[in-house]
Amino acid sequence: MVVKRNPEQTRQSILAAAFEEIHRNGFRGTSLERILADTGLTKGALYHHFPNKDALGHAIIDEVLRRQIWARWIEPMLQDEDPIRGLQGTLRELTTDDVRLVCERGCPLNNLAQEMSPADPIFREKIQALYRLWREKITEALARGQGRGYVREDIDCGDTATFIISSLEGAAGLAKGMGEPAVVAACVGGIDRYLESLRSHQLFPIR
Amino acid sequence: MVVKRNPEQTRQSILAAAFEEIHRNGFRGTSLERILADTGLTKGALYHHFPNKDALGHAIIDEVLRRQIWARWIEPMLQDEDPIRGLQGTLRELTTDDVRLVCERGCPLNNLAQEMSPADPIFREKIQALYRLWREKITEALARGQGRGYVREDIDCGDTATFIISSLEGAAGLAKGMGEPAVVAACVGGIDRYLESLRSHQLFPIR
DNA sequence: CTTTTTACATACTGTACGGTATGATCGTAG
DNA sequence: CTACGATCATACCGTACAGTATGTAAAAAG
Repeated sequence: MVVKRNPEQTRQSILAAAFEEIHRNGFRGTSLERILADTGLTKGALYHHFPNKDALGHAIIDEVLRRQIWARWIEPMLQDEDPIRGLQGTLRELTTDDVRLVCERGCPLNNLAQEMSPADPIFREKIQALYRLWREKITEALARGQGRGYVREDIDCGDTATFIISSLEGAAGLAKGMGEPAVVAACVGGIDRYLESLRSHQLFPIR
Repeated sequence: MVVKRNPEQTRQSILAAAFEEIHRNGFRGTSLERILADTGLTKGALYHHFPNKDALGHAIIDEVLRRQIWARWIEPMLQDEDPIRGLQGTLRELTTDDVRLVCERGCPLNNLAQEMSPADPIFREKIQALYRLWREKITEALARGQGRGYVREDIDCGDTATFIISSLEGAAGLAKGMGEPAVVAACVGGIDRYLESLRSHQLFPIR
């Protein structure tokens, strides 16, 4: 059987396997050999696509994590006319779909941030950039929500966005730390009520 | 100069140095040699007091972290007749005293939880026990606060305690992840308003 | 004082793992 | 078809670091 070569697919499979292993065991807790065993590749392939282990981690942030955050948290919020409802929608998924996943592995971005942010400046830079992107999008969405009459006018959108992300990461982190699925429920409930408190109380949104 | 031997003090100095290094570089990122260099001791001393590196980490949770959580978060809350005011008091310290420390190193318990909880069952067990203790004390304090008329009657004290801890850890984690002192301010503001929303609205507390 | 145990210091070992050197095969340009 | 760079595989290297073996001085026991 002659295996067709597909460099880009090879690269993606390495990224996917590395993401999985790192999500499970952390960056330092994951050996390159383990990643390669998952993909069926060898070191030659890995070091052809990535100069070293750190660069692989950097690529995971820039590509895998950025996509995930965007698809899961930003896109639905942008789709919905009411940003609060958009966020609550994604929030609800956490309590139904992947409670166990969160309890066992936590949030991959939070994991990497806590582990690698103080250790390597490039990691820190890329993680901060991703957090800033996330916060910026929530901030903008909240501001638009204010204009549309969905969100209270007396809140600072930037600070609110910061606190929302902080609460989400805190929930994922504590769920992972305590290992109890009930933690997810309690925290999601708290966040949901907080989001609800951001609503403008006009009965009918403008336009 | 004849150095008087003091085994317990030696043990404590190892624990203190290990806590510092681990708080800075994480558990796996900290080498035993580094800890010993800080203390001026050698491996003989370390392996006399602790069977291995893991056991040292376990002792840090049981002794150092437990004491810190108790002194910083539980004790002031118990001292105050109004648990909400007690929590807010400690919260205020974060924004004044050690903002930079939090931004650079995060919460030591959260750090250890995210890094070691999935890796080692004993770590996970001890971390969970500490979180449960913390949550239990907040839960009890809130319940007493309800009886005294300080805390709203319509909240679930356990879920509320869980969300409080989650928010605190989330704030520390995001501050570390983003590296911005402003994150602490924004999150503390959010938590403070959340705590305020837990207040009973009777004008005069019972008794 | 003698003996034993405690509390360390010093020197060494084993290994896991990130990284490299080299070679083979595929795809593609000319 | 030929040549050459791209895409991998295989075998090996260096080292950081947890852990061990052994020795020694200080307390404690007797």
